[in-house]
Amino acid sequence: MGRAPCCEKVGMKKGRWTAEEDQILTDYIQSNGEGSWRSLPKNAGLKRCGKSCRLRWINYLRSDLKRGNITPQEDDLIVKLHSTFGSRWSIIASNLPGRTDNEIKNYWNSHLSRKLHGNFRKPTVTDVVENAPLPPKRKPGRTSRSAMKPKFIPTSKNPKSLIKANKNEIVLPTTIIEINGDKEDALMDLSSSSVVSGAKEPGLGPCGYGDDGHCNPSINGDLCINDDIFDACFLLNEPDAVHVSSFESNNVENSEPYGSSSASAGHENIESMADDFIDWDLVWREGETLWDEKEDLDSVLSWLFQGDEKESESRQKDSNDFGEPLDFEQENKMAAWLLS
DNA sequence: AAGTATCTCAACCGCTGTGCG
DNA sequence: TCGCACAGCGGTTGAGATACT
Repeated sequence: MGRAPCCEKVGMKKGRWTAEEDQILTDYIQSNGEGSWRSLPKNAGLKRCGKSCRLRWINYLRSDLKRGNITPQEDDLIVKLHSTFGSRWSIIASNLPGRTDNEIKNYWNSHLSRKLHGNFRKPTVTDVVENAPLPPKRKPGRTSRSAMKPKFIPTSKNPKSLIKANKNEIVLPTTIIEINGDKEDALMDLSSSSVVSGAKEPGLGPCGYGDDGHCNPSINGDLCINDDIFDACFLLNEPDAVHVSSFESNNVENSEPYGSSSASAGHENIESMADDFIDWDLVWREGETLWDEKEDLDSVLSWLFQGDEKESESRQKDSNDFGEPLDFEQENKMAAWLLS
């Protein structure tokens, strides 16, 4: 039996929305709130699919939307974000207040992609991206962070064995990446970064699993790596330089990368991993209450693009798991490496 | 002025993960 | 454990607007 359509197609209106329909939808949502999109058209008296109502509201009718042209600052930010996150329009949009993913996607397709393909521009990160092997494409569908509440986590003894996570626990698998064969530098660069480790909260940052399978920074110095930053690693023009050593920190040399179908002792080439496709959204699992996606992403962005001096100062006082001061010169090198 | 090409962007489509019975 | 409904995502379409010949 095939799946039922999202709404009854017969009798449903399609195409442009009229001002009257907009008013009906706006009035209904202001009275009843968002949600229950499937039943909304019937309750509101609209001959529209629930999906269509949702899209119309989110992309056009919401009061917090910013109208007008994309500013040069926004333009610049979109380019930078796209170079890091690719076509993850919802992530990009979340950092442009008042802009929707659809709007940004359209803007990119109609303005920026063409602009960046012209002959007059300076080389950008996009050049690097285009010359590099394609990163594994994000699978379509609903995979937003907020929707990806952690449900199960691997145990330390067996990563394939899953136990249920508590709501307020930080749950991060461990991945080590090796850059140009220099694991130590890579670890230092990445683990010292709040971008990668999300070290704004106690318990985040260089970490490992305790016997209970939960993140425990005291166990070892391995790092937690943001999947999006890892995605960015795929965008390098020297993909062979990046290797994944391990998923499970307790047995670095002999365990296999998370999501890889083939067991691999030691290093796994990034390109073969791309063939297997690893959904890094799933690799990155966060606790519900301690982790603030927006806040963390803001941290990522300030670090990558603006250089948040205040945060940098506060982190200057930080130290790694071994009590050594963090090396921010190397962190800056990492930023330059990602953006160059 | 008319015909054609190109561009823009609102809306649609198909797919997938989550939640729940 | 399974199957369904729902929500949300990225990709694509196509009507209307604008530019060009």
